[in-house]
Amino acid sequence: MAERGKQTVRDLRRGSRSTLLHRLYFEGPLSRQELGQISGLSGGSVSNVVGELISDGLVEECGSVESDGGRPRILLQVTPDRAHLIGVDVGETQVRVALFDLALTELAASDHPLSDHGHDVDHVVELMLTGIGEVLKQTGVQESQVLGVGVGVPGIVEQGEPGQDGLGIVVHSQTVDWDAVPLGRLLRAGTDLPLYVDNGAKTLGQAEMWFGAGQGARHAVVALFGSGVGACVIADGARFRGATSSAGEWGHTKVHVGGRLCRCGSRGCLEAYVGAEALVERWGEAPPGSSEKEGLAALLAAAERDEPSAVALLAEAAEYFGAAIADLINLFNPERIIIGGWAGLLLGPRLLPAVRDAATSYALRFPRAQTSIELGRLGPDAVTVGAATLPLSRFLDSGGSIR
Amino acid sequence: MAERGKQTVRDLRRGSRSTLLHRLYFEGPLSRQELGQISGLSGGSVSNVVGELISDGLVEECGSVESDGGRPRILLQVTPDRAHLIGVDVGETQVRVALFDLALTELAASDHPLSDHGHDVDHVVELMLTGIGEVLKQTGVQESQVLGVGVGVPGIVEQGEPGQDGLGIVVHSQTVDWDAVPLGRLLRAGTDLPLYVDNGAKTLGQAEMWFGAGQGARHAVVALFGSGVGACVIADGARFRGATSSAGEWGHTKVHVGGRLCRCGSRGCLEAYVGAEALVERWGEAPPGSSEKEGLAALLAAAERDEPSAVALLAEAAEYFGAAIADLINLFNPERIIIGGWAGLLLGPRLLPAVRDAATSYALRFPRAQTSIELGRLGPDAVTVGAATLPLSRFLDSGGSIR
DNA sequence: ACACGTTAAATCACGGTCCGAAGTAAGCAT
DNA sequence: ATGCTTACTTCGGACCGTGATTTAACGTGT
Repeated sequence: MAERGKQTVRDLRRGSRSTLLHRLYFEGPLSRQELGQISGLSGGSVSNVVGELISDGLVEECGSVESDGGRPRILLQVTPDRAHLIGVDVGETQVRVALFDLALTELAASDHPLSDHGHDVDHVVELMLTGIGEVLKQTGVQESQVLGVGVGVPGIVEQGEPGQDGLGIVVHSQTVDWDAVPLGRLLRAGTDLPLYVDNGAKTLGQAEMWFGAGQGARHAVVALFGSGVGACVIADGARFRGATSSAGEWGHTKVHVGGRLCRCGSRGCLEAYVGAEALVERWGEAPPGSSEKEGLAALLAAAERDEPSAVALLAEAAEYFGAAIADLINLFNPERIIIGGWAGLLLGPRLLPAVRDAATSYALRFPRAQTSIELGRLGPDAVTVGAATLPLSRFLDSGGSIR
Repeated sequence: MAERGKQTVRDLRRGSRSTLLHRLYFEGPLSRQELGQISGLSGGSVSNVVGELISDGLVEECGSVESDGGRPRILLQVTPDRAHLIGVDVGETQVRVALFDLALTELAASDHPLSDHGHDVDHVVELMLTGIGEVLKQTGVQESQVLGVGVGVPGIVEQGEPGQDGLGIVVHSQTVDWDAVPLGRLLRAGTDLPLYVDNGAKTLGQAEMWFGAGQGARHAVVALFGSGVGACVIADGARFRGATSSAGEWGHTKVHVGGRLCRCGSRGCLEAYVGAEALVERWGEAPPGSSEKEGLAALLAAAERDEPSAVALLAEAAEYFGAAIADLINLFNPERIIIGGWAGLLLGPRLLPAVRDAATSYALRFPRAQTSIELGRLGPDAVTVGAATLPLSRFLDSGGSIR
């Protein structure tokens, strides 16, 4: 029942441009020759399309590779500074805005710390807008040269109707107390740039897929383990969104019906067993006044010193985490599971073997055998990169349309 | 990163044929006019493509609708007897083979009971092949008029490499003790018909989506509640398969880490709390020697008589079932959850309100609000129809290629 | 220096697609 | 019979990708 819409003959060209752009972007400089091989397009079409891309300024020649007795191949690449991207990370403690070129090299950034419980919506929006202004000013990039602004926020993002320029974007977040915040409308009042908003965990997952441990996988789940727990599901190379793009809310999956009380108000959520906040609280021996990160680091240190309470707590967390990962394996059948997030990267080296074992014992044999469980390779800073990935993805998919 | 492959201009035509065929198939008789409206194709193209389909015998005119003062519209439909389909259900107690026309009207069927623990592979394959022979003989349909054989089996189905005619299909099933059974190869030895194999629960889900409670939904999960528990996930109109098509194995999701022992050997699986087998066993008051269905019916009757142990057991099952459905809602964000399977249909009317309440209290507010939870409308016999749906789906997607 | 073989890229005729406008068919009303 | 309305068909035009052919840009051997 997969209904493609109407397709005219021009869509073919859009498709060809898109494939070639994708290949050039991800598989580095390539010659027209190689491009033809891997894309399946005939040499003639490659020449033709590449010519178009070059005259649009989207692709440029960059050196050549010598051959033994033939015309050398001319290498092509996506012009890095043909356009720019802005990524915004609305985190727990700060708003971070960064400007990238097409190759996702960071050209400028602007950080604005957020005071405790300072997630007043208007304030956050203001910080985002001034941040955008700052990075543009710092680099001298024109607004017209920016493909769009990608934003990673905590909570669930409702995308609204497509085609109305992001105006319908609404954010729901129980943790920072945003209830049906019309972020699209609020941002639109301050900028004309195209807007793309998604959950921060999902943008981090996207980054991990494109540039981290997920490279090459078509089906994967990025499990994000921080203060809370989330997941980003990639199915067949694209993020799995569900009906209203809130798919992948893993943290409040039940691992123990009727069990521990979670901050979401329900009982037995995964997050209540393995989230950093829950772990530090349950341990109860973190230095008073320390931050969550410091607390978790202290817990880890205690476990390394073989203090029984810490060891037991982490062992239990690994058990639950592994069991919940087994659920992901059974339900999504991915080829790879990637554990990311700051807490995941901190505890990962110690917990990974136990997590793998637990997953093996709880998951069905066959899908488990198809899945590898690995640590992420990107730190939490990658949220901005991941956010910038949203407009970039649109750019590549559309075959390189500048706005 | 959605890479479409090479596309030539002829693929456009294939696409157009496919859309028109889909529309005609699912939205009943339509005129060329309406076809143009809903498909977005121009009138000219519709005429052109329909003409082609008619001369291929795939579509036929069927009456006309009068108008007030204009040329009447000629209605079109997919020719029902242009081709045929075979569906096979390898169930717990029998092998059922049925032959359908394109409209999925059952023209003949053949049932072969399976003795207890009679899932010897060679025997089952033999029954399938003789069944196929029987329905063909009964109806006088030629092999060349059969688009393919769809088979629903218990367990996980590995599809193998595409394009090698189903030869790579391998089935893994812990319940009937099939370990890496090369079903594709075994069947291929006895027939030349194109083969399509999938898990029986998934084919039932497919049937429910096309002709049952799932009609019109693009994102749904069909939860199948029988002796065990399974699920079929539909994302954007197509079955979600995962890397090796084993996605949706919901029954062994953990609802209570370290809890009850499940027949799969692990602990705390959903199936151990709500599967019919587990329920009857835990109740312990079923008439001795009764079948699982009789036992469950007795349990239900006892609860209707307000016997405390039965009432409590069913209430607990509803709680766990609802919690597990909440997980599905959080993870897949469907617009609809459909509860099917024989046990689901039996207990559904009594349990549904409690299940809905439990799902509401365990799921996140936002995605829960987007989801309705309903009972399936198709009995377990629909497995054969669902199986026949597999070659049919291929037929429609390919734009009507007869083999 | 110069012709030759080799490989990469550009060019072009061809078959094919969809679209949109103009033309034709088939009813109803007067 | 004449006009009017609506459904369908036909046909020119703008494109597209393919695959063969031509042109460009190298090494090499003489």
